[in-house]
Amino acid sequence: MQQNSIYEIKEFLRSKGINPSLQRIKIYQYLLKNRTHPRVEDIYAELVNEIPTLSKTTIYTTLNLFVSKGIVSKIMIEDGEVRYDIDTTPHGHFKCIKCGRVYDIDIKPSIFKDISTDGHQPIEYHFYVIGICKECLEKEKEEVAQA
Amino acid sequence: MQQNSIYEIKEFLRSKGINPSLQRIKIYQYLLKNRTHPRVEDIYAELVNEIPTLSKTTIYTTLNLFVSKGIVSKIMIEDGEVRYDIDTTPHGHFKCIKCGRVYDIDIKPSIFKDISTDGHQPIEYHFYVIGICKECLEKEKEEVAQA
DNA sequence: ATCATTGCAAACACTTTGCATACGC
DNA sequence: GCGTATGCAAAGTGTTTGCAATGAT
Repeated sequence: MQQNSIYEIKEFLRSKGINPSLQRIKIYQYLLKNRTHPRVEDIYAELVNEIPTLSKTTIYTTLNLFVSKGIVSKIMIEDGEVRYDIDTTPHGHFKCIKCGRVYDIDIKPSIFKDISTDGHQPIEYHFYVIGICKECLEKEKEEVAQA
Repeated sequence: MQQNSIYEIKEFLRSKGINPSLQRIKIYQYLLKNRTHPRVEDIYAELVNEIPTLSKTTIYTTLNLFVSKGIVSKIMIEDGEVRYDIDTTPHGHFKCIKCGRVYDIDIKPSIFKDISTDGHQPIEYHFYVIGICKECLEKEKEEVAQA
């Protein structure tokens, strides 16, 4: 899916067995455009402007539907903060403790092979890092320079 | 801390600046003995037998204290299920989707070095795998054999 | 007597459920 | 017109907070 026209989203959802209602299309479109691992809160805040009757219930049920169909993944990093990611390919996340943003990080698939799961059968690998992001590091440097 | 006598736990907590109350000692001791990444629920169910007046509030506040002192770590794998781990050294976890148990898995420190965090400054690395554990795989085999 | 810890009850935040309404084919 | 999706309100869950009672020194 390179372009993200409403038409393409409709077709895509249909191909996954999902009835493309307005709300579902808009939520999917939001995830395509905002690859920032948004929370339900974020999606609601933005879309309620376009669809004033939108309820969080619909966002919850829609995201659960997308996850169950395998087109979106649910990510949990910390504090019971649930985020959604339209990129379902194996990759890691970096969460900044200063600004709270979550970035994608590349993980070479070979790394997963190097990890012994001790006789257990792996299905999904999850990896994330907590730290301070590039932008926040820059800001800190500037502040020090100014002082 | 090889042996886990009450005396040693007391000394240990004191050394970390934690006043060793009965509840705190028992909770710490529980974590030492049950290296199964228990939830608040599990700790409560067990300890309420020994301390009938014990409340979950105390478990929550105690665990938060332990985490803030760096002697226990909080792990979140899925579903907003919060677990506590007395092993604060870097390692990964394996969660079985059949039985729900969480196992420790070794992670070679070199793996962390191989991961590019894309210019962000890493502080903590977290790694977990979802799958089916050894025991559940065995059980499945037996069931097939019997059929 | 003082200060910290405990534990009940209430508050909270997030998510799901029940159900009546509205929508689309 | 029928089956599905929506969205309100209520219920449910896990955790924290306010505060009075208790405990330790």
